[in-house]
Amino acid sequence: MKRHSKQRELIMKSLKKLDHPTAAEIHDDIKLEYPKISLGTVYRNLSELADSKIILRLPSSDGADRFDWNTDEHFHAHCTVCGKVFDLFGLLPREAVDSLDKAVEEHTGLSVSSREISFKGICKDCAKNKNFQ
Amino acid sequence: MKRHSKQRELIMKSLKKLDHPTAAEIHDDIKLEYPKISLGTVYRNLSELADSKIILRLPSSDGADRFDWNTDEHFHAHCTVCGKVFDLFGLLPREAVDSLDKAVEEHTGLSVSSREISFKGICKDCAKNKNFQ
DNA sequence: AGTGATAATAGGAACTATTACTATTTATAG
DNA sequence: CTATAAATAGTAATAGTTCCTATTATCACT
Repeated sequence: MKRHSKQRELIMKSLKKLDHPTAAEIHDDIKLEYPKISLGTVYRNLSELADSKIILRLPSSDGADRFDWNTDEHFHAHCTVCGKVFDLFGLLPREAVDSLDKAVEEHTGLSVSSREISFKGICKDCAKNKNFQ
Repeated sequence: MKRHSKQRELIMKSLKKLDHPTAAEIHDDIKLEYPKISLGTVYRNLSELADSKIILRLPSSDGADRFDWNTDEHFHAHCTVCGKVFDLFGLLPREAVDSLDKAVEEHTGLSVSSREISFKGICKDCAKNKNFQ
């Protein structure tokens, strides 16, 4: 990531527009105005941006990973039916997270570099539309 | 899961023996004494057992999912280098988890059915052996 | 502006974890 | 013992992601 590229610029723009999109969703969106962008380019840029902590990767156990342009400390809730992601700011104060990290390091000897704190359930819309079972 | 099977019995035995194994690790282990077991059978049984809450699925963002025979409420720390999983009992008391769920439901309208609270870092052994970078 | 070094891309092949399919085997109720 | 249908083995198929390579684009230095 030493050089600028039109593609990376479009990826950042799309990421901010789309609300926790997947790589494929970003790719589809960009193709509308720049049809020759490659899916591999989207994946590579998202991974590099996440590695550089410029964006956040939201790992998903079932479907595809999603991405978040907002790197302020916050957690997420995932709808298991439609995949939508909800932001949770200020749920766990910073001091609480720090003390959890410390407890983990004492119990396991593992030096914590990141946490994965997310909630799963069925969102209001999916519950209303009975999009499940 | 209405009928007993030799294969499911071996899967449970291997799961308890192996310390948070993946489906492939269980398959490899069982093949030693029962070579004709199919990997599909291992996956199907693990999924059914997890759906029935008899065992726990530990989703992994990078590699393969791991499984835990102990369904008591506890969280996990994952070494990002070797994949080893450490148990964390009593880190977050039940009441804390319940109140987090409640806060999430109030903020998002999503009805929480499960949480994913795990920590990532480099374990003592990998740090010592410099198995990284 | 021109040029050389090399970073980044497009497009497709390859890979990994997992699920689906189907003919065969096996468990178990009666 | 036998009929029914659950479970399996083996393989094909799928989804998400990474890898590979020839080509294109960026940018530091003229």
